[in-house]
Amino acid sequence: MNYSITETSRLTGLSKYTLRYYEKEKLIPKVKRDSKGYRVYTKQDIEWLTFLLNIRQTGMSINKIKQFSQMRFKAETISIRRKMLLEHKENIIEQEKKIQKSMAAIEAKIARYDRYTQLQTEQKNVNMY
Amino acid sequence: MNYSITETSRLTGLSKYTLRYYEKEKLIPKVKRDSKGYRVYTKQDIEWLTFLLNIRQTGMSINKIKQFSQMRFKAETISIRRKMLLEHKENIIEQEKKIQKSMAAIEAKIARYDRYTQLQTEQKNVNMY
DNA sequence: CCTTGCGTTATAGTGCACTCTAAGCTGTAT
DNA sequence: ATACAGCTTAGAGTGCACTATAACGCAAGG
Repeated sequence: MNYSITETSRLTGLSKYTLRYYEKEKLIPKVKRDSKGYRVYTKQDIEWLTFLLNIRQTGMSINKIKQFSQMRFKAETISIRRKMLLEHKENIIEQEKKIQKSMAAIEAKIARYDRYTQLQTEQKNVNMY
Repeated sequence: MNYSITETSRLTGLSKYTLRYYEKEKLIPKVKRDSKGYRVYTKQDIEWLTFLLNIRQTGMSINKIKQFSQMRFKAETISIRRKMLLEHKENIIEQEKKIQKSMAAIEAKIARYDRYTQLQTEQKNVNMY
């Protein structure tokens, strides 16, 4: 149920540096400590980090995530948090469009390369006979 | 058929600064100049920039784009360029997966918010009667 | 006792992708 | 003549998100 920083790093894929950085930047609440002063991450911490990772990896800035995270335990902020997530969803949809465009452009270029290569090969074959 | 830096900026959405930067970094070949020494972008320049923008916006690094661009006029590099594009395509597919995960996580959270808000509203209604 | 391993902190450094500044040039308009 | 618009350059500066360093603490094992 509880995890050291090394375990948490392994579980989330975030480096230890990043875990400490996120805490300092208040993306996660102050993590509990053991008798040695070592960080002890709870299941809920892991879950929160996992959620943050999702929105981080799709481009929400540290600053926005910070704002979002700071509202976490205030029920009256739900509508703001909701709005932020909807806004991010819009960004994600934009990203998806860019991905589609990029995919098409890449495939067109590869097709061009292949046509060219095919031509060269045929040319060689002609020369052979 | 030919465009000033301002027009090119408007056409591509890249700032003038970025256009000069991309040229300095060799993402595009040296742009032609007019009698005043001003840049003159051709239709082909615009097309190349548009393609670069596609792969840039889906996260290919300036450095990779530079490598790719430098091979542009060497027929014998086609297979390398092809490989680079396929690799980028893989990255894009990974991004898409992250987007799907993030989308699901956001929707789940919004659903949670809505359930909570709904509960609060019902509570109020109970108190009213 | 001391080395090893695992953590702690504050603070500095890195890499990336721009973005801006300062000083200068050229041709047209007032 | 001079002001203005639009460009040029080299090089400095910015913001972001980490990433690393240095110096230290603690406790278990040889």
